[in-house]
Amino acid sequence: GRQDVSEASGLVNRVVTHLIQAVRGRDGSFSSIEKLGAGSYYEHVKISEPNEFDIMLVMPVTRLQLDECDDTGAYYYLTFKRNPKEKYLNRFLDEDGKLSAFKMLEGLRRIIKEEVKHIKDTEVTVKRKKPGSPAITLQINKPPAEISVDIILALEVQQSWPPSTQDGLKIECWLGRKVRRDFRYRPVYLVAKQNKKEKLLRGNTWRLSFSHIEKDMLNNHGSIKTCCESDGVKCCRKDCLKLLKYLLERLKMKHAKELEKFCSYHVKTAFFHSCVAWPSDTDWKYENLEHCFQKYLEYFLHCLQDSQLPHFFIPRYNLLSLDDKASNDFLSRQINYQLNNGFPVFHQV
DNA sequence: TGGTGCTATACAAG
DNA sequence: CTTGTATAGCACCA
Repeated sequence: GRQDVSEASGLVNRVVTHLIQAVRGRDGSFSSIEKLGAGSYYEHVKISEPNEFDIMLVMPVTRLQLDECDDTGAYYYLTFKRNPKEKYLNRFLDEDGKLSAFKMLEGLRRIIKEEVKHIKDTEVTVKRKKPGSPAITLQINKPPAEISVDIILALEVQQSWPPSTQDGLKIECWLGRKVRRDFRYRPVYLVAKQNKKEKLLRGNTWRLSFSHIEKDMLNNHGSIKTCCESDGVKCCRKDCLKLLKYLLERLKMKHAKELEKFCSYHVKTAFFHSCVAWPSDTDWKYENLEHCFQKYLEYFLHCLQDSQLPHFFIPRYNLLSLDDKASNDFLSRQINYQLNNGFPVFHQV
C-alpha cells in the first residue's frame, strides 16, 4: 500500500544518497557520479510491491571512441580519444588501452561493500556478483520483507549516437520528428555489461543503454501533449504495458526454467513498437483497454512466432534469436492459451 | 570570476 | 496526499 511505498522509497533513498556521497568522496575516480532513477519504479509501471529499485550511477566522461565488438551494434569496446583529462580513470584501462567494464565495476563495488558497513539503523548487504551482470545488487533488510536495489554503473558521453542507432527510434509518426531529433541530441549511455558472445571473456565490453530515453517516452507517451494530464484525455498505454509485464511475470513464476530467457525488456520493447504501429492517442482510448491489450499482445505473439523482435533503438539487434526458437514457441503457446481462456493466471493468486 | 554543492521551490504523476 | 525531478538562488572556494 501507500505506507509501504513511502517506507521503502525513504529507506532506499537514504541508503543510496549515503553511498553516493561515499563514492564521490572516496578517491578521484568517481567524484562526479550522478544518480538516475531507472526501471519500473521510476517509470510508474511497477506492478507489485515496491521491493525492487534500479538506480543508475552516471559518470560523465568526455570523448569516447566506440568500437563495435560484434554484429549486434549494442556492445562496444571503449577507448579515450586523444588525451582527455580523464587521468583519474587510467587505473581502469586494460593493457591495450581499452576501458575495462570489469575493473571499473570492481572499483565501485569495493567502495560500496566497504561503505555499506557504515550505514546505521539499516541492514544492507551487497549480494554476490552474477557473472557478466552490470549490476551491483544491494539487499536491504526491512523485517517483514526485503528490498533489492540494483546499482548500474553507466558512462555518459555527450556525442552523437553510434551508426547502429541510425534507423532506430522510429517515433516520427507517434511523438514527432522534433522529439526524435531532441532525443538524439541527448547523451549516449554505456553500461558495464559484458557481452556473453565475446571470444575472450575479459569483461571489458560495454553496452548501449537508453534508459533515460525510455523513461522519458513512458512519462511523455502521448501523440498529443496533454495525453493523460489531469485536464487532458486519459489513455491506456501504460496499463497495457503493466498487464503484459504482469502476464509474463506470472508465467515466469509457473515456468521458470522454460521462460528464463525472457525479461520485462522484451515486453517493453514490444510495447514501444506497438506505440509506433498505433501512433494516435485515439488508438489507445482508456475505455478500449481490453481491445488495445489484445492488439499489443497479438503483436508480441507475432514477434515470438517469427523469432524477430528488433531492439527499439538498434534495429539490427534482434532480441529474440532463432537459436532460442524453442523458448519463443513455448512462450507463444502459453500466451495463446491464456488469451483463449480468459487469462486464468490473472485470477490465480 | 566561474565552478561546485546545498537548499528551497515548483510542478508532474499517481 | 505522496514522491521524484528540474531549476533557481545562495554561499563557498580556488
